[in-house]
Amino acid sequence: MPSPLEKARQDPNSMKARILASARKVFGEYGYNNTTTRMIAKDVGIDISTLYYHWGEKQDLYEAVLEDVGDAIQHKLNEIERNVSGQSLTTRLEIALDMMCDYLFSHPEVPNLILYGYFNKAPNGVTLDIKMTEHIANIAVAMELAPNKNQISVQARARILAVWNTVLNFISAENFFRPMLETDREHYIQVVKETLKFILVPAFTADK
Amino acid sequence: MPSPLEKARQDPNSMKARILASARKVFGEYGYNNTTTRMIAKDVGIDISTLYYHWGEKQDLYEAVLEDVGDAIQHKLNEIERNVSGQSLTTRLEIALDMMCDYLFSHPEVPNLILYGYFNKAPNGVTLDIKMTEHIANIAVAMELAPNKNQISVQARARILAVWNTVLNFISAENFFRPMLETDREHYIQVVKETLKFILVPAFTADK
DNA sequence: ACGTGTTTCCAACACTTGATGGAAGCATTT
DNA sequence: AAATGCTTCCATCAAGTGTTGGAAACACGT
Repeated sequence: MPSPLEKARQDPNSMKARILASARKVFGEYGYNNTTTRMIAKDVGIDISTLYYHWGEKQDLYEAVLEDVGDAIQHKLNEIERNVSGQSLTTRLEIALDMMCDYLFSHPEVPNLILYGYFNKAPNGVTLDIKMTEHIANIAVAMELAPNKNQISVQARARILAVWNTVLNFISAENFFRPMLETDREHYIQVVKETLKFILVPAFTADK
Repeated sequence: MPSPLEKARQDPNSMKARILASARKVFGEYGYNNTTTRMIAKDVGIDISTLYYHWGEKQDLYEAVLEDVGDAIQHKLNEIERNVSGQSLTTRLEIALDMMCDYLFSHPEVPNLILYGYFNKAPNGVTLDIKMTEHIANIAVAMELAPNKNQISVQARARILAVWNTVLNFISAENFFRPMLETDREHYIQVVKETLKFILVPAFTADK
């Protein structure tokens, strides 16, 4: 029995899938509490009842979006892992950073949704919670910072969290940070990558 | 002619001041959109009309809170600057970090409000925007990373932003991060400081 | 052409929210 | 005691929200 989310992915033109795509976009821009079901319906170009017919409660739709985003990240992490295998630690880190930044900068709703998940007292973030722990572990193993998923030191986890969050913040708060750095978008991306590499490399190569 | 905010500070027991304090607390916990004027009034223990009588629109009250918090940060930065003057760069950084962490961990509404300011599409964050640029410049000068406020390289600003944000995130998202690190509060603070120092020191001592 | 099951929309409901008008309470001066 | 000005509260409004019932439109096998 396929979940609603799986069903929506089977046909990207289905109403279910179109609603999910709009929901991801709008939730990603305004957050859960500042998004109304009417806004999403309008973005799809349908009546609000049609939305409820397909997805039920607002919260259910939101959770589907979070799951969708979580899967997308996992997918990207896997892709990165394939690309960096065999390289030296420093090279791995740099490639990983580059790829992740490019992905997130072109899908800004992803970091937005994750950060909204942290801070808002919004509906239970259980789903996201589990995923995050999972992602952190995956990053650690992919970067060979730990022998396996169950043996990651608190310090290593904290450093991954720190870097991961710095990435998310730079992207989500671009509209806020960019004026402060007085750069255009292209240069901003450059500076962000540079800054991250600067922080990242010592953080993970120092005591190895 | 004193501003409403100044007026409220003159007597901390005045109704204006009590409302401001509650507003800071509640806005800091739930963010602008998730806070109702009724919640604040209830926290003070007064009727909602009394709140409107003293502060007018919700947005005005919010802006007063942001200004209040901005001033508090500036005050803390000044205190830190006095404490670190004369020390070596590394010592300055470590002391600054320690003091700022202690302050923010015991006033979690401060990082919350700042981060809400970044991410929410809420009312114009102009006030906060100006303050932030100012704070970054002050940090740079206090840490002697730049000769004066008007000559801070983009790279230096980006690094300060990165570290500053990492601090805010670790504190605001404590409820989210701490389970992932499986530590108690005391140990969490320790790990955060340690991680920050680890990131901070190379970030500001490497190319000086 | 007809029936059946699915999909879409219109209209409405109950509730919350920001905001206000006006009456009552309180303090101070005359 | 009366008058005045400030403060507080009750009752209410208008707009917006999540959600639903039911009627129309549609697709499609018979």
